[in-house]
Amino acid sequence: MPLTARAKGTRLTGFESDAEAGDAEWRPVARTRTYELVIDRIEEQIVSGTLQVGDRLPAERDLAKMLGVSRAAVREAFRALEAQGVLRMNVGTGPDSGTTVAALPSEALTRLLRLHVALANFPVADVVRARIMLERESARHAATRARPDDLRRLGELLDEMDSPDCDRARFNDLDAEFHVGIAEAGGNRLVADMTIAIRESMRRPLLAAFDELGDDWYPIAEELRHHHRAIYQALRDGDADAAEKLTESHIRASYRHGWAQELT
Amino acid sequence: MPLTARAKGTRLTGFESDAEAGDAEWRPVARTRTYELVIDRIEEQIVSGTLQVGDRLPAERDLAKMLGVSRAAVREAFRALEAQGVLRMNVGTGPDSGTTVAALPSEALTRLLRLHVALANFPVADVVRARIMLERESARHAATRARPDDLRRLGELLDEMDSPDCDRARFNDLDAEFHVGIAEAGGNRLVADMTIAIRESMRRPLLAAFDELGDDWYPIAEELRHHHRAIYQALRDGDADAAEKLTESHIRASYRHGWAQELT
DNA sequence: GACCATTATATGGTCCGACCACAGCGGAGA
DNA sequence: TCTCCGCTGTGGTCGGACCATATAATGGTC
Repeated sequence: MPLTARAKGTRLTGFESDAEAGDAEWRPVARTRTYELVIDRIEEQIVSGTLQVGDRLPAERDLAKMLGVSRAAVREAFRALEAQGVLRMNVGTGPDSGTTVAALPSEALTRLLRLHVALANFPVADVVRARIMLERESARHAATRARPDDLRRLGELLDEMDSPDCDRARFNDLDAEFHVGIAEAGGNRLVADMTIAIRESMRRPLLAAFDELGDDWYPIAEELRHHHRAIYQALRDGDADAAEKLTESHIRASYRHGWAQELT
Repeated sequence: MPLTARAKGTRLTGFESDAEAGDAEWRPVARTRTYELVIDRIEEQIVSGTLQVGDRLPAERDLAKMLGVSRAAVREAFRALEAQGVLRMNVGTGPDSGTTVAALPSEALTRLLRLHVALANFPVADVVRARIMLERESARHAATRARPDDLRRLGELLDEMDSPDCDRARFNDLDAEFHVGIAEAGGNRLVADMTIAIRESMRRPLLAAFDELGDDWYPIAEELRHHHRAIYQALRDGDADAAEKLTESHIRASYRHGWAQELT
């Protein structure tokens, strides 16, 4: 059954509600865009289980023909779903080729969150508070659940941050990795993903703040390094309370320079 | 300056990481697609502040000509951004027409997070822990920041839950509204959005669990109602510690029936 | 001059058909 | 047997055309 969105001059309005009298909502609205119908069909297949994670969708040309729409409409639908991390698109003819249902939307989540923070839709204070909340939780669990491998990796990061040829950008990256590492060691995938997303979203603003510090940066970096060491030690000791507390004060300190006036 | 993505045979690989020896990751990856470059250009404009929320982007045809790409490439970039809630597209010639930078990203964020939670198959225990973490934070802030309007609304929800003609589905909806209301009263938009997304993602599973309870549901609902009243009172009293504590125990209780074995 | 229907214009929405680049497969040749 | 090269199928890109819509400009009518 082709996706005949409209026949010559007519339009699907999606307006069937038996509107009662009075000041009825006279907005049929919901302009139906073909590519959205395509999205609906695909989502149907996914929620019904016909399409499982990893499965291949028909080729664009085939699907277009099957649904009775143009290839462009199918492509735009794919794009929208890909942007949400639902689909993965690859060229070629191998087993990995074609368009498949994706398994890990984590990346999409971080991309989206980063963009929104960049749009300044969230006050920095809110973001910082969210970070504190997330990472306190992660630190608490990491203190009891971190495996030797996790700790070793964290230690390496700290060593690299001590290196003299670690500039601000590198420091920023390593700091992000350190915090993400703790989140992942905490063992809660969902919390870790949110942590990553938020830390990543602050990557650029944080670096900009570092750059603005000028020579004041060096003592501050030294302070942050000490914080990291203390947190690291708490994790090794399995001291959840200390890890939690140190993490909070460390994050607050990170933002004190640059956003002092915006934080309570 | 046209968006020359590639020159005859060469390819941007985005592969710069100095991979150490051993089992190095030998995947150059990151094929550069034109529409992604278009996205980059748009994001540049946004983060640099040239494009503010509500601003209009050039018309598709114009932007395509300006960037030296086809209109289809521009459209696919727009689609991806629209799917993320960054852009809004309208036809016509009025002040609202054209493609503009969207103002309300919350919806897109919750959509994506919900999808993320639904598709990623997180362990219930992880989701519950995340919920507790988020709502403790919200409850704590709501206790001190909730306005009379917020409290009144919460009270109305509780009254409706007491109504005899409040079945399980309605109860589930009202419960979700109650928790979302607290999150919004907390005043942190980002935390509230995450709370909404997670609570929404558990809507169906929770309802299914309620239905499975049979007649055991009635005493449990009574218990949950009491919890709500207690939390509500703590908020009115401005008792942050109590609100936090009660919220945690309430959420744990909600999941105890149905997922008892999966929670520690 | 005020009002209303008509036309103009600009926008996104859709479609078609073609070609390109890439990845794998298989057959032809060494 | 092994290697290489072309075939095939996939997404990626392009240009152009037309449609549907929403506002603005125009003009006619009273």
